[in-house]
Amino acid sequence: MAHAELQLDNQICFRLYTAARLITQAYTPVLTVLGITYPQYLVLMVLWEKDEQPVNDIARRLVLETNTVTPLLQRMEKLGLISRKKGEQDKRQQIVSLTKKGKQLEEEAFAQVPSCMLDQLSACPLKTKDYQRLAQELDFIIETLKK
Amino acid sequence: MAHAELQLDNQICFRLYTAARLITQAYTPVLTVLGITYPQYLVLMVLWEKDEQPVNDIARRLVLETNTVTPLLQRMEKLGLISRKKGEQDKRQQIVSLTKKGKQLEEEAFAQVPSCMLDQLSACPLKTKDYQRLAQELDFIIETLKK
DNA sequence: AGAAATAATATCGTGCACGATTTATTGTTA
DNA sequence: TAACAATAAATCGTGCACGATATTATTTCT
Repeated sequence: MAHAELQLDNQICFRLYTAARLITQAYTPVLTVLGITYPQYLVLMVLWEKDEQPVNDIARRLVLETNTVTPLLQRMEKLGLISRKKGEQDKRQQIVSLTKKGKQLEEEAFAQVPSCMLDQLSACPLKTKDYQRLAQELDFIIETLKK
Repeated sequence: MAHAELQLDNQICFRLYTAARLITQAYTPVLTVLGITYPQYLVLMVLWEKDEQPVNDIARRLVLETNTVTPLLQRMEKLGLISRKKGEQDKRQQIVSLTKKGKQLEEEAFAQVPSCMLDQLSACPLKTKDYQRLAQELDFIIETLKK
């Protein structure tokens, strides 16, 4: 390996890829208790923020394509977390709503998820300020690549 | 949504998840020309650094499980990028080697990939120092979660 | 040495991601 | 208003990730 540019250790990208996978793995135990996956948790957070949204809005919020979100929603519908109904003004749309079960999950998630993640990251030397700057820098990268 | 802790905007994790996906997408065009995917590119980088490694070493280097790496290697073998042979001292191991084609890809990658990524991130306001600190902070998170 | 524990891969099933295409509906324009 | 373009979802195919289990070879223990 003669090319330093091609070395794994020099790449921010590999670190992002790895950190994202490990953080998702860290969520898994507590989310499994709640019966959901991490992408499903993301959809729920979007709907907890604002119920009754079309597929497109959810996808845009999560920076995902509808061909990822549609099957995700279909699985969540089977789990009884959400329901879908055709849009009234625009019949092309599918309006996604939380079911009672989906709404109840917010309380359980609030009680369990944040503390679980804080626990797992407690050994990490980063401080609140560091996380804030990290968030801002990731936003720069995200905005740049969203085009 | 009454719980600020459950808001998407407050979560470093969602940003990591999104940034990782977008960066992988940014690699896709140039890697497609080379005929490979991003995870396949990662395996090649590991082998360009040191040829002839068992599956386990590659997996450990990429912080992946062998049940992810084995099928990845099988696809790469079909593409003619690598070959596998049973280990001589330890017959449980599969030693992975670059083929001629796999070795040649290093020059092509060096000529095209880094410049392509620099281009795409050129609009990002982060400086070299910022990327260095970002890399270090991601390493902290990775090391913490690797347990 | 022989049995049990351990280790290195492989296999299987599920759930994302995502490019490409399809279908249904809306809007736009000649 | 009939044709055409644009939009919202869904469908399809491929390639990861990963938990769980199986297979084979090695190491360890008695």
